[in-house]
This record gives sequence, C-alpha cells and structure tokens, in this order.
Amino acid sequence: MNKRLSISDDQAVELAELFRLMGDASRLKIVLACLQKPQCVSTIAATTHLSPSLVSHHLRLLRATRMLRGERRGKQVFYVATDAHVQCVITDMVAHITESEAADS
Amino acid sequence: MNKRLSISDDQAVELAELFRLMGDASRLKIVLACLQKPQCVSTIAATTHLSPSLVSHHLRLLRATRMLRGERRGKQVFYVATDAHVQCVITDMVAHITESEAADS
DNA sequence: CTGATATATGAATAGCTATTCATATCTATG
DNA sequence: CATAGATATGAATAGCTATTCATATATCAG
Repeated sequence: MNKRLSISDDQAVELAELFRLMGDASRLKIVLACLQKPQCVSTIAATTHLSPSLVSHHLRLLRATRMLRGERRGKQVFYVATDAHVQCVITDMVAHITESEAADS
Repeated sequence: MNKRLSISDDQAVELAELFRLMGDASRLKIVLACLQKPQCVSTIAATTHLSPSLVSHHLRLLRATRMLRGERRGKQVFYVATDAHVQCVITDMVAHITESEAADS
C-alpha cells in the first residue's frame, strides 16, 4: 500500500513532459477527441475549432511521445490514444473538473 | 459506465492549466515533495536541489491554483498538497513511469 | 497526367515562462 | 532595537512554444 513517490530527476523530467503535453488547451482537446475512437485530422480540427495546420503540428508532438498513434486510411490519417494510463488520468481529471464545478468556492 | 469526455473550451483551459503546472520538472518535484506530508520551503529546496528563491516562485503558482496549501509555523512555512485528485493522478503517473521502465522499447 | 482533397512541414514571430539576482518582509531571539 | 534565519517578491532575461502563413507531400478520381 506504500506508494513510491520519490523519483529520480530523469524520471521527473520524463513525467513532466507527459503532463506538459496535456498542459496546453489545444493539445488537450485534441487528445480528448482521440480518446474514445480514432479520428481523422480534419474531424479533429472541426470538433476542436482549430486550424488543420495547427492540429497537425500538435499531432506531431503527440505522436513523438507516443500519446497518440496515427494510421493512414486513404487520404485521411486517423489518430487514437495509445496509453491506457493517460486515458485514465485524463478521464479522472475531467471528472474532477466537471464534478467540483458547483462546489467551487 | 459511460464516461464524460467532451468538455467545454473553458473547462479544457482550466484542466490544461492543472496539467501545465505539473508539466515542469522543478514544479513537479516540489509537488511530489509535498504529497505525503507538509514540508517547509528550505527542506523542499534541499530535497529538490533547487534554490529557495526558485522554490518560492513556484510555490506561489501552486498556491494560487490551490494545488498546495501553506501554513506558517514560526519562521518556517509548511506546504502540503490539498487535492486528492491531484495526488491520485500524480501517483498513478509515477507508477506508470516506474513500472513501464523496463518495458520501454 | 491533372486536379482536388487531406495532411504535413518549414519559417517566422509574438508571447510566455523558468531562472537568477537583488532586495524586502516576516519571525524569533538576545 | 538589532541581528540572523526563513521566505517572499520584483525586475531582468534568455530560451522556449503556440500560432499563422505559405508551401510541400500524399492519395485518390477522372
């Protein structure tokens, strides 16, 4: 039951990088859009109200850190979240935000 | 069982801000140091290998978003993590990092 | 091959942010 | 009060980053 909370500096950097990726509203919305099922770039752009170019730039970062995986289907490329931990974390935090909304003093 | 994953733009910004705070290695280490029990600033600075000034600057941000709470005891101020959700999220992600270390292809 | 659609990439930039250094405030003690 | 220790604050800056615009690449239809 005793949880390990002391991590090395390298691990802190690694972990912070994951959080940093979710620490931008545009990128977070992109990840959210791809959490449940694969979405193509233009759909992501439409649902997030971001330009396709910007979405593509962010997708590159999310791809590089393996938070999302892309698969080409014809002209389109579909992206989906890969990491179950990330899915859990985001889901939990979304729940946190949406639940504690009325209780915000 | 159907989890809410679509959030408003404002909520995305709010959520991203929480992640962004943890998205800096220095700040993440500070939060980690205060997760289990209250720590004073100089102790935090010592364990994180950061200057007291830098720690104090980061603490201000963490205080402002209510991730940490500070309490004065004599000359020292002790900080501790307030939000259980944040504790969970960080603990989960730490577990994620430390577990999947060997399996990193 | 041509044109059209979808995605990616590169450069340029404006705004932000982490860090440092200097200085101020707070608190206990003598 | 004066001094010392602990924390906070302010200014300055160097480096980063999100965004935009222009352009390139890829895929399919005809």
